[in-house]
Amino acid sequence: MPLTTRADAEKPARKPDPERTKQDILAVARAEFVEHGLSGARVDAIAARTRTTKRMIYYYFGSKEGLYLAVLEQAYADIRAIEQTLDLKSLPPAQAIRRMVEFTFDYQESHPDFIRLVSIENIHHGKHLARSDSIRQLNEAVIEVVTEILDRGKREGVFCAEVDPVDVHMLISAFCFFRVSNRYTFGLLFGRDLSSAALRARHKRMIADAVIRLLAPDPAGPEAGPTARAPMRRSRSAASPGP
Amino acid sequence: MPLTTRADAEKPARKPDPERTKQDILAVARAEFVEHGLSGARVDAIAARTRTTKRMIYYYFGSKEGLYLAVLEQAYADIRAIEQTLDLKSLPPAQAIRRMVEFTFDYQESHPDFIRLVSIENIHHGKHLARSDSIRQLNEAVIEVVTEILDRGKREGVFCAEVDPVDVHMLISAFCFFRVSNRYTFGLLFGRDLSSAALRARHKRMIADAVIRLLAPDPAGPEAGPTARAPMRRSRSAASPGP
DNA sequence: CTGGTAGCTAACTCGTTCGTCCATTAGGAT
DNA sequence: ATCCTAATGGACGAACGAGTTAGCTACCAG
Repeated sequence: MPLTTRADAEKPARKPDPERTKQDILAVARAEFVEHGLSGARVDAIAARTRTTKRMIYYYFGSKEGLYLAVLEQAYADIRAIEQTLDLKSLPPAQAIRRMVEFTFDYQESHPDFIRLVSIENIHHGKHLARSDSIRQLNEAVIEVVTEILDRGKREGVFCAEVDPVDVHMLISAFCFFRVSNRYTFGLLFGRDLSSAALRARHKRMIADAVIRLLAPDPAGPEAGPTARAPMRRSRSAASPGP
Repeated sequence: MPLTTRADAEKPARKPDPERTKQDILAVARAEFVEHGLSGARVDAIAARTRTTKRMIYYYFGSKEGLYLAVLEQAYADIRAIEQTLDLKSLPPAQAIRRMVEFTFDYQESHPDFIRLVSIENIHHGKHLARSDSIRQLNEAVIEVVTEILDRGKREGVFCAEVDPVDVHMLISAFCFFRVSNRYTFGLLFGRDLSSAALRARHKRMIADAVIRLLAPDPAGPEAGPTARAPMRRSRSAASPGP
């Protein structure tokens, strides 16, 4: 029967290959979850695009949620693997920060699947992530890097001492993440194509500038000039209006 | 017939009241969609929590997606209504920006439902928003406000001239949005309670500071000191290195 | 060569879920 | 009054979708 062309491979894919099967399922499942969300994804649809059957999904992953969790964990594992490749300790603080921002920006930009999975997980209140023990150390790595750069900057007097590393990471992540996660609604509402190369470059510069300027030590008031901003300088200076 | 207590109200709720019915359905539906997403929401569950029946949902909204769209449109309409109440033209530019950031921050913070609906809509590629004609003018209002403040700041020499209003709005929105949309995963991964009052206040200050500092005119290089960042200053300001 | 087990397939079940059918009530116009 | 239409209710159906049951295939140990 020439239809099935059984002889085209020595071992006509009939050989049991659990790892390959699992990875195959995971890849297809990720695409499906990313496309339709957790509730919107259909196990049958996943199975159909796999070279195996639905039964195998339950054989290896137990349930739809188990499969989803596996996809999520793999996505987080991937990010950790790549994030380690950056050497920032040899750069002067401001440049290191800029480099880090640019790396984050580029990574998020080129991994929309990851962004969408995180969005989906937040829709579900992060309850799967909460139950996963395999995730929860990679973040420490990022924060350590930021902390090191910030400390160095403070020692050298080029950064101010008041900013928290996690907050800085959040400022960076928020912008990069938002650009991808909200590209549809934001693009529609403001008539902009967020995937255009020009905008991408401009935004990357902007967020890097913003972070670096935020970290810079208050140079006797950067814009304190004629704007009467004196009493609200930065941080809680203007606050405590109390008794 | 005391069972139905017809007389307890002049118009004993038996009167056809389409507007009330619609609003009732919308309120319940919003809660359900926000909680479970578009695909995860169940029409029967919505109907059950309404004082009417599933039939009415289809009578007024045609389909599950029609109902979802109505919810989305109402959410956007609400935001527009509130956003107009802010008078920023009377404040000096830097203060106006700060006020705007703080307003955005507080609004997003206190309207997590809206944030979630937007997230959900982005999961679905913004296709419902794209088909809606009732949404798409409110954004202009926000941008006009930003533009006005920026222009004023430039004229007074307290803002630099290189930043795009939409980009500024995006920087602000991104941070405020992210804080709410990603509170679960971010909170988990970094062990922080993003709903704590202390963090909220600090973050609000930070994003306002970041925006104001970004807008400030380059004060002969804020952090240009020993960091050898000269050639990448900001944007193309130091630029025009070409012929 | 034989038996055991991990990897695998196809067909099936049963609860769920979107959407609809038909009948009914209420209010306003004639 | 009476007829017409908007508003409503409850039950029904057809399809779908997660998970399962029963059994088959291929490698490997003895």
